[in-house]
Amino acid sequence: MSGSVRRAMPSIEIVAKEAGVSTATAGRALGGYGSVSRKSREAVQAAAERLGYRPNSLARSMITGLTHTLGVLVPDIENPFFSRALRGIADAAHERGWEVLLVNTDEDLALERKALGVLAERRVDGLVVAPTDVADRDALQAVVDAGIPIVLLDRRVPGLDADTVGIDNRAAAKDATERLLKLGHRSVALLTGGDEKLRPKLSRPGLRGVERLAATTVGARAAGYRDALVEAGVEPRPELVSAEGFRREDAAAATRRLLALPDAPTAILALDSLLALGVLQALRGLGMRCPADVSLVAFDDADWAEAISPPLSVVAQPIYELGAEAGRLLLDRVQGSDKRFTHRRLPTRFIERESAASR
Amino acid sequence: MSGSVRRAMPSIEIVAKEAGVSTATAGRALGGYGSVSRKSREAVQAAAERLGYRPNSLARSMITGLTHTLGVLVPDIENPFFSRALRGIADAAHERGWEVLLVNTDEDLALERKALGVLAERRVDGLVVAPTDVADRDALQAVVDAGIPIVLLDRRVPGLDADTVGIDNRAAAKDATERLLKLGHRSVALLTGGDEKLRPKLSRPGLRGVERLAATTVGARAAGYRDALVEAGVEPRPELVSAEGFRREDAAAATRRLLALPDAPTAILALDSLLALGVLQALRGLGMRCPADVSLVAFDDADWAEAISPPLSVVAQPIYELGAEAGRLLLDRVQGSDKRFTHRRLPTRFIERESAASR
DNA sequence: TTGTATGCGTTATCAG
DNA sequence: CTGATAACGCATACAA
Repeated sequence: MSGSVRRAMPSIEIVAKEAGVSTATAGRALGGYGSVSRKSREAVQAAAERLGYRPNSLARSMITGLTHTLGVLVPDIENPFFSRALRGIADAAHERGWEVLLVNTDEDLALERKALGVLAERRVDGLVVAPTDVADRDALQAVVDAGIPIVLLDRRVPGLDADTVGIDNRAAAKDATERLLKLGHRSVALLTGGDEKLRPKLSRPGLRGVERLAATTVGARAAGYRDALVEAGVEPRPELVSAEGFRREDAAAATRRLLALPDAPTAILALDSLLALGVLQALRGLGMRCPADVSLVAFDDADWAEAISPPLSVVAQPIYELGAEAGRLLLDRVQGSDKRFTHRRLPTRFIERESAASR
Repeated sequence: MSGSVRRAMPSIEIVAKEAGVSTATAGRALGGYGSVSRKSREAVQAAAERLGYRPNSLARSMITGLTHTLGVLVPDIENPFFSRALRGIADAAHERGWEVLLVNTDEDLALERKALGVLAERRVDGLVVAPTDVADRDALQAVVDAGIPIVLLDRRVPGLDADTVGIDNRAAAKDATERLLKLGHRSVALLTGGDEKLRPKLSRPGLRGVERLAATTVGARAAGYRDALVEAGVEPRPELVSAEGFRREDAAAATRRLLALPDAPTAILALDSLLALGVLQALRGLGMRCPADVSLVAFDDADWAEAISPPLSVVAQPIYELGAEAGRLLLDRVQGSDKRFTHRRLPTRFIERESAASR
């Protein structure tokens, strides 16, 4: 016999009664506010213990106006980038006594809008969002106007009253491209993973106008890619820029198409690690070797990057820190900071391994 | 000028006043319960729209006794197994109008206990837990006794009143081991990833007694591994069973140790994909080739498994389905099901690729 | 130090 | 169909 089974949770009123004091005193004894005599406190604590009392945080939130909950909106929790960033956010939150309400938006604008509404109804104290599309500005701004601060992760939304955390995508892509150029490659392909909407914008002669896309991650990286080429006196060729989807199979197909081109690329820059996997898979299928036949550099230092043959050279983002910083920034706002909105760019690190070689 | 900026969220009382009706009527008009005249409804809806009204779900939960929130406790959200399972849980939840409150327990028992308390205080309607340790039975049972149903994911806790979802670890490990044996391997190592606590239990002559560990994932798989060996007439050698940590470096170190053994293993069964990465990395460092020198089979079909050279043969778990099923089972309980507790075992699939070859 | 009373924003009950 | 009013469980101002 290990204690009786309680079905319903006792309220503070029950505890108070059991301890022979008023609810106010019980509240003070348990909540640690106000002042209580030692005798009362002990009686209350004993009663609470006996009854298995747990304060109802809903009731508390109604009074205090704080739910101690952060909403997190990400496009795809399975993506290692976001699961690692989420970890950073969650750690930062827990450290200061907050919990995380997670919603997967699946890159779906309608779902994202609905989620924003739901999280607002739940009165989350703040929101970390990796928005699906810049087009969601109004829905996001509405949440901010309702008094819920937002921190944008990885992606920016021009004109939104929010802090943002990310990397300097343009500079990072430029740096990676320059390294490939320095290795003697003249025909460098860019695997963006973007979708159809992006394709026309990436196909202008000489990639003119990409800088106007710089608000998006893909756009900024494409701009950096072009910057490097132009500075090196290499004419950017739109047919070497692929935007055929972000799945591994998409990347494999894109790779096959690229390598079948006249004057085919001798190096590929992939904008994330899943795309790099597609490239590797296509190369295997084609019987080509990396880096002997094609050099490869990818964004994000996946856990497998160092273990495969050849080990992959990558542009490593401080993903965990990105998330943690977003969480901290948000909690600062929640706790009343009214500093100007900041746009934190964390440094990236190029990790040279063996997948990119000179030709 | 795009509408005025509201700082505080209006309550239903404000909306009612604006629409010229009572709060009760406003509530009915917005909540869709009871009956309201068309005229009132339209007036209320217009007012709500104008004021940007959002119902306060906290207040609603206080009344209805439902938070429409599922708590999810996982040891490590960065682990692809859990991030994919989480996706399944979240999808199942959203489908039925629930949200997910996520907590990372970091394989820390104290943290897990604390999280259980916090989630109980938040009055989550139910909990999906991948418990860190079987030892947490009492804390889990206390939550169940408080009226919050629990579904266990991936791991079991004997004696706990909860549904469980997972695979048949013993059978899956036995099958994988048998395949290695059929390829002619006689010296097969098992990389468990377990920690020090496990080591003594795995080092008895002939692996006797492992079946008593079968409640844990590692224990069950070790038992399956032994089953296969014994049935094939191969004496299990404890020194071929490693439990030196679940990080990649741990696996790499373990691999080096194993391969330095007299009568070294010619095949390795790794209990998750991160461990497999460690094996691969160690082999590269040793200048050994897979599968020519050492065959490798791992649990979990990581996204890179098919893309690397050689493509990895794996025991694939239906991870997403595991999560989704856990979510559905839990929601059934939340919505009043009082069927007997079920222990759902989903089928695994062996995917033969090229990392395991005959010798 | 303690107790009483009020309010947070809903839903639910019950007259009218 | 509508409105007043009582919960829900807690925190807090105020009085004792």
